Amino acid sequence: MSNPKADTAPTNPSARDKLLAAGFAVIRSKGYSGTTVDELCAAAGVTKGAFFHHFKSKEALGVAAADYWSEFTGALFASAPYHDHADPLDRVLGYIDFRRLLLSGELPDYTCLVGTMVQETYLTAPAIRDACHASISGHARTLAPDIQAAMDAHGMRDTGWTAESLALHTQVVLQGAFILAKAEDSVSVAIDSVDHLKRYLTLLFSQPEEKVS
Amino acid sequence: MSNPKADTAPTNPSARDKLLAAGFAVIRSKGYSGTTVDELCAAAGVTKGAFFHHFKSKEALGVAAADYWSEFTGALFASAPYHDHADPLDRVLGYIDFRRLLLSGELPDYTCLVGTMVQETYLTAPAIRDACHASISGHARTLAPDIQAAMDAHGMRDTGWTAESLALHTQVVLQGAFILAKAEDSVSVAIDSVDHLKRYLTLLFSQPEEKVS
DNA sequence: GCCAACATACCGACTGGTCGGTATCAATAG
DNA sequence: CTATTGATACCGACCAGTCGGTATGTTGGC
Repeated sequence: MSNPKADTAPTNPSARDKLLAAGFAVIRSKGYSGTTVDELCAAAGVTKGAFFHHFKSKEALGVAAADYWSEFTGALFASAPYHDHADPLDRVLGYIDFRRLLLSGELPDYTCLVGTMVQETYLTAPAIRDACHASISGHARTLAPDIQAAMDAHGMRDTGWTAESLALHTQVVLQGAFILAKAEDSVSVAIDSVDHLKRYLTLLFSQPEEKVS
Repeated sequence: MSNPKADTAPTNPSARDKLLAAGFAVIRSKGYSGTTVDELCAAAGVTKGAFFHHFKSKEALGVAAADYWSEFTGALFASAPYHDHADPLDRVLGYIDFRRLLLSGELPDYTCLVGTMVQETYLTAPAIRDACHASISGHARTLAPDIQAAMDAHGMRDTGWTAESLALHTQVVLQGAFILAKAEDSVSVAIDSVDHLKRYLTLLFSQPEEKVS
């Protein structure tokens, strides 16, 4: 109900969107279970009545937030500059550089909403887990073609791994980097790991013949 | 208080230990915030009075569980067979193999308690975050000497990365692998990522430059 | 007796969720 | 032009149940 089509938000710029934006901030700070509906309402500056007018339950907001996260990040990465490189490997490495660039500000600003949510809800709220899964795997799927093209360009066959698995591995490193960053309360460990990831990709694609910077 | 020395459990095999064991299982399934004290008591088969006799608060149990996790995993990895290799690189790769071997059973069986907890508590419960940080960084610290020895054996200097950062990177990959596994409800993505990690280490230490062995 | 180790009953604050109501706008009829 | 209808957006008091935590036992070893 409520919103027949979950578009980017043409009709009303108000309560529903404010709640989703508040969801991004609050859930990334305190987790899904640690976030209360009242808190969400307070952060969004709306009342509880407005909340349950737009979302039939707290879990429904979790799903909607994950979906909105997919849209949001989808637009962000679609418009990122790394797609402009002619060489597919440069596009892949450019993606890593872009992810590294995004690691700034406070922890709740650069950590991943769906990675945070799925940790707590994978068993208790399958609907949220599915939405988080769709977000992560959908994002990874945008990387796979460039990786595959790079593999083809380097004549790589029978590698023992697939473009899809490497795309997922980049997400694994990023998600893990967020966890270590939270534990250390510092972004530096995340940056180091992204550097290790880039080094891995560089080594992978440096055939015996060719050289790599 | 309560337990002056948190030994492996010689004095009382009862309520406190049962609660910690229940904490492992329940928190890994539902997260820290999603776990209630009543649930913990039910899972441990003790009453609420017993809970608050041994832990002054739910947060105190979180800290104790993280500390106990450090002990538990410390003993597990200390007695693992990968230390027996003569070559330091073999010990490091053996560690990766061992981690891969541990990826079996259901998700709550092989995922990391402290990685799960720190996601939700890094801002709201600093004491838990610190305990989780100590657990992760302490574990990484057990790997660093072998990595450093392997670097020395291969005559690696000015690599642009340190043994410590690579040790932390292994933890990043594992933590991230758990998140993706939860999202996909499958262990295979975690296994693939651990394989990528091993491939990275293998490539790193097979530089064509110098060989000292 | 005494104290640690539990058990039972209970509390107040808070939780997700409900419900009757209001404000606003568009369409339609008279 | 007004009146009516109906749909949507939002308000905020309220509810029943749950939460972490406490107060008061009871038991058993030393």
